[in-house]
Amino acid sequence: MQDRLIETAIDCFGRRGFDGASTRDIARASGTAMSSITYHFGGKEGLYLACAEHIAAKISERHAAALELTADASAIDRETAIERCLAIIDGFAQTMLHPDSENWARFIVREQQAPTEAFERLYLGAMKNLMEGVAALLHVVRPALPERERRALMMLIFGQALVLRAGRASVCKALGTEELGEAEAALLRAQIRTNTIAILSGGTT
Amino acid sequence: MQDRLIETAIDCFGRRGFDGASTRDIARASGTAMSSITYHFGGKEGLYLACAEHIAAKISERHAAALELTADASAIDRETAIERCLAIIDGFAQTMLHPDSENWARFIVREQQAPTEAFERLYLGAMKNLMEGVAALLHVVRPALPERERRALMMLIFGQALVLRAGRASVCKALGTEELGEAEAALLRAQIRTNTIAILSGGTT
DNA sequence: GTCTATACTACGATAGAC
DNA sequence: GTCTATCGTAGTATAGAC
Repeated sequence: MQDRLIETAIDCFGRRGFDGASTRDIARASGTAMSSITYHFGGKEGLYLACAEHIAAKISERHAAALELTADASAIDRETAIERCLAIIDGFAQTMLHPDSENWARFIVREQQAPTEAFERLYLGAMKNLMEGVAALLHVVRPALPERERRALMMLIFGQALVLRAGRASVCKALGTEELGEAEAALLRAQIRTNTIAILSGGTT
Repeated sequence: MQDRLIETAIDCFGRRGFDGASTRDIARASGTAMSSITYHFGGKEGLYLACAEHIAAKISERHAAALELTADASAIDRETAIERCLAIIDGFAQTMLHPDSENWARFIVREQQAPTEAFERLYLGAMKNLMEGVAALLHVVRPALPERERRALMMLIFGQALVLRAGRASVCKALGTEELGEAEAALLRAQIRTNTIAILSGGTT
């Protein structure tokens, strides 16, 4: 029942936010009583944190393959490093485009707006490793760029994929579509790849 | 008192979201009675929509100069069009970085996650003109690129600036800082400019 | 136009039966 | 481990005084 509650809660919290979602709704949708939440998680906040950890685990799982691409960064050449960066960014973009990711992606975007303890768990459990891995890859791609500039560069590249979720409504307006389907997804992913190549292939200095 | 309520409400809604903010709090912080909200706006939702329109007006004002840059797009050369795009993106990035923009930026990001009537008003009142203007500029920069690809390209460029607000917590983690101060802002804006030049200077075909 | 008082609903937490 | 019942609090809305 704990798992069932967490699954339902991620959906509710993702849709309506922490305050918008009610424990009664979550319990009802899970087919149990509200007091189960108190019993299993100690309360609404405990359930929320459990959701954050569950999401972190899911992301880690999904990005396990990507994470392997960041191993031995110092032992590969520039071409390979660029190719791996492109693969990781594309994976991230796919996640941002995937309907299944909608609820927990919204969960994370909300947390970024007003970080709580939950963000810390998301960061440590899922994001930190990936970000540090990409930073190491970029060190190979742009060895002469100062560390801070390189990290800024990294976040801006991620921003291209993030906008697909965080700015979804605007992206749809721009493309003149109601939602991002297969065709739009392919187009956006290809464009991200093109842009990222342009950004990374630039100054080798 | 209407203005006072709207100012306070934008702050509250930005911080805690629609459900998280309470009309009692908003009224108290505005130094008036809760029933004033009903009187002036018909209820919580009416106040929320009034906030959206107020924000749209503020943005329009702030981006008025940028909008002028998009005029006569068909009559300028490629170099000029690129320069204007860079100026507009930089202005947008500054907005995303500016502390004053924090609350209404959060307001908008929230709306994008789960668009309501308020997003429609924000889009029509503030975003549409700017986006269409930039699209026209990009038509000069990349005349051979298909329309849909060009619009995708535009949103991805905006994504670089959006991440500064929507992914703020992660950007801070990546840069190893608690908040984005003057130094970080300058660094990020410069990097966005560099990246955008790389993206736009690419295929002239 | 603004405030007070109040009605009604829904929330989260908790105690106790099973 | 799960449910029912209930408490106190806080939410929006509304009627009516000033």
